[in-house]
Amino acid sequence: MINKEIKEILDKIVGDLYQDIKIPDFVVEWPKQKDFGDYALNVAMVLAKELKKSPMEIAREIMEKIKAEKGSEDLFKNITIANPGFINFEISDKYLTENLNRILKRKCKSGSSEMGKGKTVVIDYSAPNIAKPMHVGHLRSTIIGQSLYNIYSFLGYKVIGDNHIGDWGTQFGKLIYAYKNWGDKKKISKSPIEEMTKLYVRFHKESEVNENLEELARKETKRLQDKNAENIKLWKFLVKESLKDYNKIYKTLNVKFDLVLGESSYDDMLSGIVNNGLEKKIASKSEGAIVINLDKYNLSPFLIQKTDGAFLYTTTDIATAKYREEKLKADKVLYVVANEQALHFQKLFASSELLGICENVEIDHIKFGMVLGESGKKFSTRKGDTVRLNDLIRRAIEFAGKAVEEKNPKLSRSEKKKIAKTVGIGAIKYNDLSQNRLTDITFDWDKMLSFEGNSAPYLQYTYARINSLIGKFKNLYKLDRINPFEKTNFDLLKEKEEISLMRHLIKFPEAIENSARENGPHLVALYIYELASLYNSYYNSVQIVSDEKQITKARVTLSKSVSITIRNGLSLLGIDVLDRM
RNA sequence: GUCCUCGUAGUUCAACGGAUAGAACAAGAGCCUCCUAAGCUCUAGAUGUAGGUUCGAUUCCUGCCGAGGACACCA
Repeated sequence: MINKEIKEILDKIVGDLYQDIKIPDFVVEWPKQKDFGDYALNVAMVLAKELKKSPMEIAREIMEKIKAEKGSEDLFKNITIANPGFINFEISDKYLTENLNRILKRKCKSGSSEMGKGKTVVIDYSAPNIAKPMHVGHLRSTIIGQSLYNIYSFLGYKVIGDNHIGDWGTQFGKLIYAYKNWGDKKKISKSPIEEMTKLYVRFHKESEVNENLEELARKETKRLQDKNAENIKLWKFLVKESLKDYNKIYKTLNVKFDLVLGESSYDDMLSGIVNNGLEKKIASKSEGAIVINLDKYNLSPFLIQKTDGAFLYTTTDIATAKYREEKLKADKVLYVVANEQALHFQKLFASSELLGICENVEIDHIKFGMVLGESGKKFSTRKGDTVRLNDLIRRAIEFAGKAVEEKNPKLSRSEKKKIAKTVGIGAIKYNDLSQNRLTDITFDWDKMLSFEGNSAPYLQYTYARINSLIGKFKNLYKLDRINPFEKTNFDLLKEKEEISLMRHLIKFPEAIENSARENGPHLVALYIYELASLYNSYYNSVQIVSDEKQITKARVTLSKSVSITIRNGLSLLGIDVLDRM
């Protein structure tokens, strides 16, 4: 990547130039204003104090030195200095056109790297609770997780996607109790989650008048954890049926997992975890329960075993961390879980550290804000005021269907259907992935279903436009059988919009890497949006397909490399492109 | 009460401690006899508040104000 090449050169030059002092960290950054160049360097200002010289003077020294460096002309077209001490670089035309060739050659792989080769990252995402419908809140974890999965894979990591489903715990006691009393097997098989939700809601309603219910449910939970045959059988049934429903959603959203290791998978490890903690004197008894004291971290204790002997999700999470370290050989574990659980993860990570689990593993809570109801308050499953994921998806596809009907009524029915699905789902995903703010999102139908401006359909539309241009070009010059992009003379690209596009294209690999570093898919989204935006301006101001063959060819080929980049970027977000829309 | 996250145009969001704080939507003015108008061009509009650190703060630290969330036997 070019920013790294620049940094390397600079490290050397600055090191040679100022041998007497310790060089502080400095960065090669993207200037805010494009007029300043492609890359900017702040080193002169950082050094100014130490060297007791003016930043501009230092910048000048460094600039001269870079210009004198051999090979620098291949890389830079222009190097300038600007107040208060920036050194700005403009990348050479040679590099820009070489990059176009690289994109065309690498196609689907353009932008990928081997950065993470040999490293394993486990990503924990989605993790719905069995028997509860997935609502808009689950969407964030699911698609952010999937996108990080794609991004890390693209960077050469071995990625293991794990759906840590909530298939163990007290909600099963309630559900089992409800099922035994009011359940109907057939109904459940027919629409699993819906029926289970009804049971769950009924349980809560009745427990308001009947105080014993909670206690009875606790007993069912305990019986399940003690491996009572009837309860185990029931539990397996409920889990299996729930997964049927979830898998439909995953399929629609094109979300995949390598493992679906729910909480129950770690059951055998739990007593070992607690005993080990007690032996190491890290865990201790407190008010009849067993806790890990976290005073050292200024945190309240981590409760890992209840007074009645039952384990909790805290215990399971410790076991899971251990499993991921020992069995999955993770170098990095990412928990894509809502911000609400921040405290839990703080305590989990602290406890793991005390227990010597994941000592050499980078563990990170990838938190995100909640999706709030239109009232601005938290959605409540119990009150049933959430927006179900299913409904959201259905409405988005319907809405997109109407848009296609309006804009392109002549297409075949099946193509319209496909477009509606791709656009609708793309819009939902992009709406979420294009923002990484930890702020809570207030759910808004209009925004979710916006197909204009900074949205997935905008990007898909740009892709479709380019595709259409390529068709037109091939048609006009009868290029059916040959590769229309070979041996293109890029020197013909002289328009300022063309140069801007080329300058932007070199930064794609960096955008992906930044995105992984920040665990923020929105950086990829932002990048491709800017690219598409530049392209649409270009499209509007320059005639791309014309009767001058060589220029047309150069322009179409440039367009092609833009479309490859948009496609690859969208694919990292888990969004598909369309040839026509 | 303690802790976590967040306060940026009317709204939804951007901005590794850098240069003139960017977009989109909404508002207003234009652009289809011309490659897909799901598009393009132009106009107007913002860093909650008071300090501190720094050559430089939307960004880091502290206080205050405001929003949301989590706090021991649920997950």
